Amino acid sequence: MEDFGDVLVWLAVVIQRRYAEICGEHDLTPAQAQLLCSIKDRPLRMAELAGSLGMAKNALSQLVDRIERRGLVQRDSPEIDRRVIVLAVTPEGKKIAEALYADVSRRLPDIADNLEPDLRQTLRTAAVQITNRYIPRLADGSTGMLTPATNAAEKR
Amino acid sequence: MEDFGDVLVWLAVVIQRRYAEICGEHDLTPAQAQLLCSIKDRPLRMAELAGSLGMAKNALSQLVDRIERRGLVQRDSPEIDRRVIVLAVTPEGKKIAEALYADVSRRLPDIADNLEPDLRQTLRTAAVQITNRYIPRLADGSTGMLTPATNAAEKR
DNA sequence: TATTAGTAGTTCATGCCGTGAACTTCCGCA
DNA sequence: TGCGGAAGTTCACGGCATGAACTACTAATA
Repeated sequence: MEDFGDVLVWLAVVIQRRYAEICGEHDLTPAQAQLLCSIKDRPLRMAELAGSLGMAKNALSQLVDRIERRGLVQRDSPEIDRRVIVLAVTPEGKKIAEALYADVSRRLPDIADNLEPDLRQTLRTAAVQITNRYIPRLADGSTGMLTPATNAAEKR
Repeated sequence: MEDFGDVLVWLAVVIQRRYAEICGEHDLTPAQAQLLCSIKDRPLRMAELAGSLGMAKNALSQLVDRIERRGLVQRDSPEIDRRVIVLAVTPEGKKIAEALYADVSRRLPDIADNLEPDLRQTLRTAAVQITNRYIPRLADGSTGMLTPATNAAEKR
């Protein structure tokens, strides 16, 4: 008779705890880890990144400050428009991002270890459908335009 | 071809965002909300609560400070052992906790709205199994003893 | 009984994270 | 030329978590 809403919250807690644990082993906080993984394969502008991570621009700016201070990330300003900042990983940052991502891939699904294989598979499907709906995904060859709809961080 | 680990993390993000949103409407942060709901039906000692929420005692102490300052919660010390603090909701706190809980129950599952009914049901089952494994649940007539195993906050 | 060890909880300093408000710099346009 | 808006930043503030040191109390020991 567990309530669905309640159990979803606790599920999120379990996932976040394990994620934070793995991030910690790579000396990263969850927020830093998500930022790093978001740009590990392609640089992004601050505004894109903010939309993609669902955070305000100013919060992102400060998050980038902290990661840049550690040399994992690099701000760059294109000639064409000097207002924008394009954020890219440094070689060091890329190494860490990839190690972390691989670790998350390998070890985070452990939480579903004791589930029946098909239950596990269905969980995966459900998770994919939900995230596809709520998380704005950048296509690989993205132009940088985000679909503003379905973004959880809209203002009222 | 979404990676399972990755998609689980984003699922957690979706859930937490929605949860934070609902909590915000009741003027609570997620941490405050979880604390309040943990004791809305039965008082708990600080140490139990810390174990139940998976946080350190000192963090809990400060969290309680903030909620107590708002009059939602009350510290009490039993005669039998003056060291322990039993935490209970005030009438006001209980009212808020119940309104919040009902709201979470009703509106958080919205994130799974567009799933097929049986997929939705399976998600529920999977979530229940995972949380049962990783979240130490206090039985209703609990003696206060937590099973120390499977607690994510153990020390090495 | 007096000492000691351990338990329950708190306090403090520090750092990360997010918010709202005000700000700078720069582009585009009239 | 000058103005509106876009992209980022800065600041002050509060919530949250951690490690280390601390108080108050109980329980075990001698």
